[in-house]
Amino acid sequence: MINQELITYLQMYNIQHIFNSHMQPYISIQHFNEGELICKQGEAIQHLYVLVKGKVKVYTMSEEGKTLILSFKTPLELLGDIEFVRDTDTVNTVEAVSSVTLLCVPYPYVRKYGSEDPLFLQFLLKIITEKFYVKSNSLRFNLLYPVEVRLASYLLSVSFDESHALVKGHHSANSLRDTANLIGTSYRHVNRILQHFCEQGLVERQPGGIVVRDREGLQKMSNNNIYE
Amino acid sequence: MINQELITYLQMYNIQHIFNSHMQPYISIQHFNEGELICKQGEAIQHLYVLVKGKVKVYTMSEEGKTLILSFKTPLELLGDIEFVRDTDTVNTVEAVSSVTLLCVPYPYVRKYGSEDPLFLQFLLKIITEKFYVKSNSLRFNLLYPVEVRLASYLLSVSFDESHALVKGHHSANSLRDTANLIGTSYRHVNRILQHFCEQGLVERQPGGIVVRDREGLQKMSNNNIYE
DNA sequence: ATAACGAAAGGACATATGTCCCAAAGAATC
DNA sequence: GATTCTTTGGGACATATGTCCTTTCGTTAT
Repeated sequence: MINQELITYLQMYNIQHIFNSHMQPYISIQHFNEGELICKQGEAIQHLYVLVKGKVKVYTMSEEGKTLILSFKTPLELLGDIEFVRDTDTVNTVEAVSSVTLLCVPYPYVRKYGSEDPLFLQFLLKIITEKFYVKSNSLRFNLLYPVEVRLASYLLSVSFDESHALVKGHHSANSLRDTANLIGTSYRHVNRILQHFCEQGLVERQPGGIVVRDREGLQKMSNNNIYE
Repeated sequence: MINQELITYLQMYNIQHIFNSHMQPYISIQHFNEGELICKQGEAIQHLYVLVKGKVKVYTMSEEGKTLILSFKTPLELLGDIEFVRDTDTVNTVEAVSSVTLLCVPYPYVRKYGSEDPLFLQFLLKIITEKFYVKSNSLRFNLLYPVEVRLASYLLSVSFDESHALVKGHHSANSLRDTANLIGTSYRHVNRILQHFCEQGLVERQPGGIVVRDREGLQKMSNNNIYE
């Protein structure tokens, strides 16, 4: 008998037929708290994850140790799909930004029951193709716009709802130093831009973090948010 | 009866079983000359192309009119795969860099005979996933390295064989002005960097274009070539 | 050949960003 | 509470890159 919660999620996103009846008995549900790592670059990965609730942050690390934010993801999204197809270790690190719920399917069962299933393959194709498209835009965005715009964009992404308009300092990945790495610039420069933002009344420094004061203004500065 | 040339190509890349026997009668062969456009951003596209010979350049154009090089591609590669899956107009412009041969399958037949074929879908998945991976690296590369490195990389890519070590000026897309757009910088800056390259004896200016003098040196400067 | 023109290279300066370091503000230790 | 240590913001300067304009040079028209 399959878990009722699972059925609810499958129906919610209308993916009962994608994860076919053979696969469903092997799907488990996992929860992660804000700040927890769901998978870590370079480590082996054994499961295909389906993000059904919450928000995650995807980032990568270069040889020199610089980190670079790649995207924020919300449902419906797959994690570990690229690794599944390429049969490699985890390419990027994925961290929960809020409380997160994932459906979790071990690769062997994905392979066994999915590899020959056109519906499932088409689903993978759709998702990965969309990822490719988003990354194309991201590439363009990053090469075309200055840090100012990217930072505004980032601030909006992490202050994901009204009650979280504070970029907290105690998060491993939310300290300003990490923020800098994440948007591909230096800590110094982030400070500089934040100073400008403060002068313009867009944000405000507070002990423990940054408070977004003028959401509209930030939005305007980052016309289209790349990280979403 | 299927064209012998087609059979040769299918066997060369061992893709007879991917483009199954139902699809094969509808595959045609197309040739493009250096400089010709294979597809153009924003226009409708009707065919899935398989690059089996030659080299193409993929680039995109932003709203402001800036062009940005995305990649160079050599066989075996697909064109129009993303558009096929997303069912959209052409996303990027593709231009032949050398004499190019493509296999060409109309979308309706791809859809009819491919959408239910796990082998074909797996092939698409592999290719698109690889594209995604390459683009991920490209993003990282572009954000991490200065124009100098990208230009070196570009020069190596366009001087694709010994006899073409000259970046010709008469190519629509090879003038220095276009080169600048393609690597995401200004014409002025390309000139500046080229000046440095000249001083270092890496390249030499000649009426009509740039000659690569020290291929090794350029290679060293662009550790790993993103455009290949 | 000369004048007019347009493309290509480069000078001068502005802006964006990186690096290094220091000072102020907390936090920890004694 | 004084001292030390660590974190954080910011100053000063270097480098990368963009913008604008001038100079140079080859081409075309006369």
